[in-house]
Amino acid sequence: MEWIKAEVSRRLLAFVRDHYSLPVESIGFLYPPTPDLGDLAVPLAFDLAKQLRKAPRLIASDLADALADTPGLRRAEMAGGGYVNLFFDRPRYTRFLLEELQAPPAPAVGGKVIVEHTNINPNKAAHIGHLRNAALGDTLARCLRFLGRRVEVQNYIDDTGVQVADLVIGISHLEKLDLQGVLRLEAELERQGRPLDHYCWDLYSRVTEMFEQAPSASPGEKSLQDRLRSDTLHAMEQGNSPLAKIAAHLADRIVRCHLRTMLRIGVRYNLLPRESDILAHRFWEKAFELLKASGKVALARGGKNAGCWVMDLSSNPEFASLTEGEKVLVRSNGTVTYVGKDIAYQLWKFGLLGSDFHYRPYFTYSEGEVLWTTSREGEQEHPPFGSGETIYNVIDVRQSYLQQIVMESLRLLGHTRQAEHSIHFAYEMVALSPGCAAEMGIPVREEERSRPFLEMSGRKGIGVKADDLLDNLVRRAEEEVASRNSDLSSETRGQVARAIAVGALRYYMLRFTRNKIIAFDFSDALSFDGETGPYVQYAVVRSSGILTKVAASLSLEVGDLARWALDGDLGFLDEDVRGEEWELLSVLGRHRLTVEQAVVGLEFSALAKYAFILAQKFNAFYHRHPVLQEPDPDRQRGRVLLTHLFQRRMTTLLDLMGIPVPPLM
RNA sequence: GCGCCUGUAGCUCAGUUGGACAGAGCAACGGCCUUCUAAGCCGUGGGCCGGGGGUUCAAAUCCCUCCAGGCGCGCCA
Repeated sequence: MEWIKAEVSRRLLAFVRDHYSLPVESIGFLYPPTPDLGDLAVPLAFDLAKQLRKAPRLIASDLADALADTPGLRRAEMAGGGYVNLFFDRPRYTRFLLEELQAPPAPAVGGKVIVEHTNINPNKAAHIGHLRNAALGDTLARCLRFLGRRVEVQNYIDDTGVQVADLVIGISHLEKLDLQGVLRLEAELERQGRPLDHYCWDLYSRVTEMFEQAPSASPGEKSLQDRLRSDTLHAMEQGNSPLAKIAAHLADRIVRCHLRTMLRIGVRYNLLPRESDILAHRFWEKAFELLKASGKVALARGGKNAGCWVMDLSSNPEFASLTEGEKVLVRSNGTVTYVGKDIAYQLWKFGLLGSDFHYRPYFTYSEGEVLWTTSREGEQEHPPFGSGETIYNVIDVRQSYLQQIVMESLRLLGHTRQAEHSIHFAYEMVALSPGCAAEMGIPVREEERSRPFLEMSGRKGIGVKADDLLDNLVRRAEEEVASRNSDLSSETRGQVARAIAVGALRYYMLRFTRNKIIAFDFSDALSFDGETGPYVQYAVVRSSGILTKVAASLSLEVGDLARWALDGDLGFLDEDVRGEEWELLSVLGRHRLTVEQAVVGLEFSALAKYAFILAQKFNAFYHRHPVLQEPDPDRQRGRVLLTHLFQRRMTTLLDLMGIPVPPLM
């Protein structure tokens, strides 16, 4: 459809220039409310009317005349208050769709794009909030690749932070285990079939409880929480201490749990940068030198932040709410803040730090693809990591402020281009609906009852674990599959059920616009009807079914059907002004534009919506226009072509969202 | 206090750079399985688009203001 737009734009721009001598830069298009009004509309006459002091209808009429005999158009006409409605040359358009589909993918162009997502603290199981993050980040990465970009996906592992320390406190103080004890615990959990990260989910919340119940410290004394934490963090810094070994071991095991969970929904990464290696490679010290040299970071002599190294942000009114317009990067006790480390990491991602990690292979995916992680030392051959041209940080909206500070620091260092190519992909959190909280037996305080949602809390163990939701989905899907296909092997049934579960989950995570809080609800998330992943999957499965049967009846391979179908005369498409066949074709043409707009706006709900509308159009076609029974050979070939186009396009589209297409449903 | 986000049908949500009569799903009600898979399709009902001003030929969309709710603004991460 893009080529038709380009041709129409060219003609209209030339006409406006020659006849009205008005400066118009580009032509806007929109879709008519109903297909019988046309396939595309131009509201240009409304814009010109004011300047020309002429009725929009008269202008639109002239514009329509100027479009006579445009290649790709059957006709153009004035309509409504002054629209120019365009009607496509349908056979030509359809053949073009097929060419577009068969074109080989263009080789990757441009600099590397880094997408950072998931970033779960390795101290507990992933929950549904993490699933939203991963689903968005993974979809972004897939779309960027589709659009011909080179993409590197990073999942940052904070293996030395407070959260891991708290877990270690649970192991050492509540469970009173040493490393040997941890290994025995793992063996026992393994025997019970209980994942380690699920166990840690509970233990972590017990630690929080212990801190809360500890008698409050007397003035001038550290609380139990502060004392245990600082002791543990200190011990973790000494790489050889028993607690450090426990921390490193648990973080590693839990990361592997997260990888497995994410693999269940088809999410993969290229690199796991680890905080411990950022420390080991002294990234912060290097970033600190750069920041000090810029003159924008200095030691605060007085005021509230006396004794801290602070970044001066007072020149930018965006940061007016910061105390004294400055942000602490190094505390008075010499330790680095979270933002400080983030700045160093962001500099590395752009290749601006002048330093790199060492790397080692961490995990091998089923097709032999290797997931790497950073390491302290080693000279192993590895792919180049970092040095991205554009960086997407997929982090929920609550971190917007800190992300702004990170980007501002790039600007202060003079890296204006990089600051502009640092993109915070912000999205709203996943919370629990009151009903969901009640179902899970989570105590809801009186003042929270009237709220539309309840925030999750990893610290308190309040939330729905990703694996549990997936298990639920698979179980439900299996029941549905079994009730429809009684003769399936349990292996096939499981395979189909897993595909449906992933489809339902990923669609659910994408269907809301990103700045909408998802108030998670089991009955919504477990639904397979209406606007859901399985609805869309079902449409593709049906289309594949038709193609298989047609191919069999013709003794052809499915792959040869398109060529066979092209021998037909597609003229019948022009006969009816509207109809399910043409509506489907019309929507199919919006595929690429939809992906592009989704990426530009970081709004993947538009992709989900598009897939749903496309599936609706196919279902309407399916019910009204039989393919196998169609007696007219041209129409039959046309419908086969249509079915083929839908099947291929939708499979690609679903893949962009990480939604698999099961062989049957 | 300052900043950001949200408010559209009973519920959950869409709504293109302002454009043609405000849409979808769920729920409710009524139909459709000797016809390529009924996880589907067709139909019915249901809305001062939070309130009020303004800009415009045209406002759910842009501006101002008010109301309601949420989230940020640490020497936490």
